[in-house]
This record gives sequence, structure tokens and C-alpha cells, in this order.
Amino acid sequence: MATKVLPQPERDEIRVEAVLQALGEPVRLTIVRALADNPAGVCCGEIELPVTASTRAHHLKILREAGILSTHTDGTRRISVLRREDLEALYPGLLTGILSAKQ
Amino acid sequence: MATKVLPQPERDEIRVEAVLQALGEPVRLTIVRALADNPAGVCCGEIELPVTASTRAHHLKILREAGILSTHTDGTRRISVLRREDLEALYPGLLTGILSAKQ
DNA sequence: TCGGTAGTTCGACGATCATCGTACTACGAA
DNA sequence: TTCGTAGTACGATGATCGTCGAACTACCGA
Repeated sequence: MATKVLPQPERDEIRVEAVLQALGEPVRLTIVRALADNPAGVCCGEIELPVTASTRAHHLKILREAGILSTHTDGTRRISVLRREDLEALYPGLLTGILSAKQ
Repeated sequence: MATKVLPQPERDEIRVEAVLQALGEPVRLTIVRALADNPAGVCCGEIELPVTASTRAHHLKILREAGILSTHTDGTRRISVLRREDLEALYPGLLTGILSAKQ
């Protein structure tokens, strides 16, 4: 039950370039969309992706280090949640704009 | 005076991945910010950038092909304008969010 | 017509990146 | 404790990307 939170940048440490660069990759964008659809958080493995587990972990790390998502442990599972509040505070409208894209 | 418009994607041809990937580069983000400050358009060479002319042309091409800016000729000059309306229609709030970043 | 100016195109090069397989850690169940 | 599951870390590899200089095109003024 949400025992530990993996290292992530504070709100004031988040940089736009890192956020945009992280979002500019199809697989990562898919992950972000999946998280947006599940406000309660999603277990990494539950998102269907055309890559192996190690690549998946790689992308999740990039998203976490960019400040886009937060990950906490739950047994052997890792639950990821979109950092909506932080992103909205820093770049109001950005997430909404991206998620409103046709596909 | 504004004789020709360089090839660019129609609004419905613009893809989010391309837009985000284009914006996720420091030099290109600088260009976009400069264009946002000058709604009337900016001549490429007027933006101060830490790169050579050829690299500058390269970045402008990527931004144009992503659908972020529009370029028309004016004699030997090329005037670039941010495609605010198109971007706002496709991804409402995205530009505002990005431009509101501290730096 | 002849520069000169503004910008693009074309390789080329080095750096970064996405991907993978393998090995590893951490946890829960039997 | 032993096994299976969930996920990470570590190279390695091939592809993409940012950068540059040099050569080229287009336009304007003298």
C-alpha cells in the first residue's frame, strides 16, 4: 500500500524542455494518455505497449525524471500517477491541449 | 511583399508528436518564444541564436513542417509567423501553457 | 550586369536516443 | 526457504538528431 515514492523532481525543478522532449515520443505519449484516463494511477505493466519491459521501464523513468508522473511502490507493483496539479500550475493548459488531440 | 508562402501542413495534417518533438529542443523553443513576442512575424536572421545560419534554417524547417510556424518570402527575407490559430484550435491551451513557463 | 545580402541544401561528423537481451533486486505465496 | 512475478539496471547496437562548413539559389541595388 503505497509504501515508497520513487525519486522525482520538485515542482520548481521541472523544466519545460525536459517535459516537451519527454512528451515528444509516441510510446511515452501513449503512457501519458493512459495515465490521464486513470486518475487513480496505473500499474506499469497494465499499459499495452509495443515494447519490451526494459524499454517500458526506460520510458517511465524519463517521464518521472521530467516531472510528468509520480511512481510509488505497492508490493512488487509500481503505481504511476500523472502529476496533473504540478503541470497545471507550471504550464496551465498544456496537458489539456495535448490530451485534446484527435489521436 | 509577401509573395510566396513556403510549403506547410494543413491544419488537419498537424500531428501532436511532431509538434511536441519540435518544441522539445532549446533552440527551437527560443524561436517560438521570439515569434510569440512578435505577432506580426519575425525575420529569421533577427532572432539571436547560438548557432550558424544553416542550423537556424534547419530548425525553422522542422518548426514549419511540424505546423508550428508559417513562412512567407519578402524579397530575400523570409518572414516567420506563429500559427497561433491553428495550434489553439487543435490543442487549446498548449501554447499558452508553454509560453507561461518561467523561462 | 555585377556584387552583396539572405537564406537553403547537401553531405559529414559526433552525440544522443530508443530498443533489446541479460542479469539483477524486491516482494509475496506456498 | 524456495519459487514465481514485477520491475529495474546495465551494456550494446542501430537509428535519429543537432551541428557545421561549403556550395548553391534568389533577390535587390548600384
